[in-house]
Amino acid sequence: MNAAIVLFDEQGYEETTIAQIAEAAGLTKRTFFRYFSDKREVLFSGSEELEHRWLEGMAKAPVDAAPLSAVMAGVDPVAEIFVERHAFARVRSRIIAANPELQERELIKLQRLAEAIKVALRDRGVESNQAILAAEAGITVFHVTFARWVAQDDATAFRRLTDESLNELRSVTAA
Amino acid sequence: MNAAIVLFDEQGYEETTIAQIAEAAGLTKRTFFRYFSDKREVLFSGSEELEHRWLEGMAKAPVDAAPLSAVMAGVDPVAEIFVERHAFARVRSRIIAANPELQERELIKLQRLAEAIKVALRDRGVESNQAILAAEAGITVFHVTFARWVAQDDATAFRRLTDESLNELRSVTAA
DNA sequence: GAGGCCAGGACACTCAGTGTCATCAGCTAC
DNA sequence: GTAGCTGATGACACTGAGTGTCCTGGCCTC
Repeated sequence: MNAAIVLFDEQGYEETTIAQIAEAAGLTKRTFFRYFSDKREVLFSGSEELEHRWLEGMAKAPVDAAPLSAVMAGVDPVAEIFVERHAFARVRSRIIAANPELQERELIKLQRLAEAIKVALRDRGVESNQAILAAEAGITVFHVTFARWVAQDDATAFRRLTDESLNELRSVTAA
Repeated sequence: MNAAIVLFDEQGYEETTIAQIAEAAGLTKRTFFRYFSDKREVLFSGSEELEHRWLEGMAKAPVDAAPLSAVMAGVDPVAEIFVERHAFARVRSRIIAANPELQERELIKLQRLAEAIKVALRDRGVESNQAILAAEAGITVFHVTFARWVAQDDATAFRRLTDESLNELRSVTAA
């Protein structure tokens, strides 16, 4: 994974072959594919942890919390680990921003997260239609926040930026 | 495009090769790639029309419309053409639902639409942060609505389902 | 009818991704 | 300590997506 990111950053994602990554890591191409299902996946191995932490955070929300509040409780444990990964996130974001196929992968990871959140909401007793929309709204806030967080310099700002984005979403959707 | 959809439906997306599609259409593989940039794109050629209609609908919204209202005005011309495409949309959705790489493409098309909507909002004088969130909220409603529309039988229900989803989003985000 | 233009064919090539078998290190058992 | 098992990696061949390049033939214009 480290070998891949260095190469992507230096010479570009498209221009880097799996054979190069494997060689840099002292492995064969075949072994690369035993760890990552495809070339894009090497940049998204953190997504299981993200989902795990999000659901963990949601579990701590009070049982009577409103659906969207329960969803947003997932951000806390996530924002925590993001603090020390700001520099890394910026490099990674730059690589992704330059490649549509990586953006696709990022979007589907967010979508899968939204689906997991929806299930967690249903398990809390939230009705299905409501659950989808609360989950999607939370992911929208997260997505927008993430973009703002990598675009600025304060590594610790994630939590604050989340609240700002959430408030903006609330004011924009207020009838 | 017709040849491709028939083959995808009959034997599966993964199992269908470009050579087969090209042969069924009386062309060569090389010519396929002169019309479609990749294999997934053959299912998404309608996205320019979607974007075009959406922006057209937004242009008709009153200048003093709230951002999200302006966004949702884009649905009208879209819902119109959807009526006669319900059967097609169902086949297409079934194919997409079975293939993660097609879901990725669908998500990035929605994202591009959201970006175009954001630009249109900015052009209407909406502030940038507000514009992103209104655009993303509108796309969330559209995405959820589309899924509901293909899951039921009334081809003309799109407009109504949109309003229901929008109301649900509003109630879920109300503080 | 000579010249120019352009859509499509022919063909070779790269690279992502997969199936399959061989190898080798480490562990367990007796 | 050796026989046998297991799991990780290498070797290698193969398929299919996608691209570069050159060629051909139809059509349009003067």
